[in-house]
Amino acid sequence: MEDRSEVLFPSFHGVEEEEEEKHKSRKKKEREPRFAFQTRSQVDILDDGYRWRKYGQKAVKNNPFPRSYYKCTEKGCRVKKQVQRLSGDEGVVVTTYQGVHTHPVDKPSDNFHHILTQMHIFPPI
DNA sequence: CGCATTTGACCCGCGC
DNA sequence: GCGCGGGTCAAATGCG
Repeated sequence: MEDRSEVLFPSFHGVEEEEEEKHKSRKKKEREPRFAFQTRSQVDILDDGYRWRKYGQKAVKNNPFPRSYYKCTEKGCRVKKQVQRLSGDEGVVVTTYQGVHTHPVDKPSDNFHHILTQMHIFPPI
C-alpha cells in the first residue's frame, strides 16, 4: 500500500452529472462511477479521511449482516458509500464508493490495512 | 447547540 | 397488479 489514496480515489473526471436536471427530456439520470474494494477489517467504519454521515441501514437477503449506507457530508459532494460484510467471512468488509469527490482529503488515513480486491464498476449508461 | 446516528416508513423497479 | 428486494428520507435521540 504505497499510494492507497490513488488506488482508492482514482481520477474520475468527466462524469459530471447535473443535480437538478431531471427534465422529462434527454439526459435521464447519469450514472455515477462506482468503485468497490474489499478489505480485511474488524470494523465497518473505515476512516478514509472523509466525513461520512450514515443515512440508512438495510439487511440484504442471503447475508446475515446488514448493509450500511453512508453519504459524504461535504458541501456539493454527493458521494455515497456502501459498506457490507461478506456472508461467511465477517472479517472481510466490502466497501463500495459511488460518485466522485470534489474535495481533497483533510485527514491522513491509515486504516486501510489489507486491500484484498479492487474493481471498477462502469456505469451501464 | 450542532451534528451524526438510529430506526421505521416510504418509494421505486422488477419479476411473476 | 402484487410482492419482494433494495435504496433513501425523515423525525427523534444522544453525544461532543
